Amino acid sequence: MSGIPAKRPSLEARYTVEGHIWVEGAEGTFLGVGRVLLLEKIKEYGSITRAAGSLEMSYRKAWELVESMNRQAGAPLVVATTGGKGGGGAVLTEAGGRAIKLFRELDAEFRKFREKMSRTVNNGA
Amino acid sequence: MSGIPAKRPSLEARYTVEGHIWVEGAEGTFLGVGRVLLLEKIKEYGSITRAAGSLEMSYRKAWELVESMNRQAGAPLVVATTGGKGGGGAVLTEAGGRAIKLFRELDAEFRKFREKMSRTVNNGA
DNA sequence: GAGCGTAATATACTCCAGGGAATAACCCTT
DNA sequence: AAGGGTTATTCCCTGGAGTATATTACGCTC
Repeated sequence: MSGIPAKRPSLEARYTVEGHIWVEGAEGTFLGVGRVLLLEKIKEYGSITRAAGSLEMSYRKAWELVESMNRQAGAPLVVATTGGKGGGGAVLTEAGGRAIKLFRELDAEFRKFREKMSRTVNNGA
Repeated sequence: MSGIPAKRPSLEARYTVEGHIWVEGAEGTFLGVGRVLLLEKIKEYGSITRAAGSLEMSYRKAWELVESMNRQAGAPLVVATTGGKGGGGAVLTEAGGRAIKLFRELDAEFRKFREKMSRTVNNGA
């Protein structure tokens, strides 16, 4: 009869706890799901243009995100070269690789946290 | 030298882990910070209009949020009456009070989680 | 040095979520 | 029965975030 059950068998999970986390640096968001996905695609393609395309993101947006990350990290996560062989490109630095790993681990912990909280909600606090 | 330090003294916290959580029900978001704040204001003022005003939110938006919460909860969290003394009003039900308490507890846990993760990030995973 | 594909940057445009405004319904008070 | 303040609902419209478009710069290849 009650909207938020005090105690229930939890045969079915009525509610789930969802959420987002991100890492903030000096100028706001530093790492988030979108940014890390972009880093992964840059690593895969070696090009900001193609990475953006694969994520259905405008080049402009992708470039802004890369700039923001590079500014806030102690060392660049992505190094882009203009002109030259193939017209240029972008490579993920070692720091970039560590940034991906860090965020993925963080996100995995967050997932566990949410699952735990979801159980709490459905079983009644 | 590295953007994401592997190990650092953490004399200053360079990064903080931020985030949002919410409770999802059948039709998407059920409880979030904004919604719970609205519930608290409705309890305080006994009026959707004044609650919305105090949050600088349009009545339309507030009403939609209340509708959404009432639909998704087993029992209404807010009961509104039209016409009558004072033109009407809205009261928070007992289930509504429990919803506030539930989310506040959830959010407190989340805060602890973020603080822990922030320490992890700044000290190096 | 012409051509290529990319990075970098500025400008113009589109689209739609959100809010404002307007209206109706409601029912107690006087 | 008129008034008042609230809930409930529809319609219209704007702001601005994001995208598309356009332009320039770059440097290796051939």
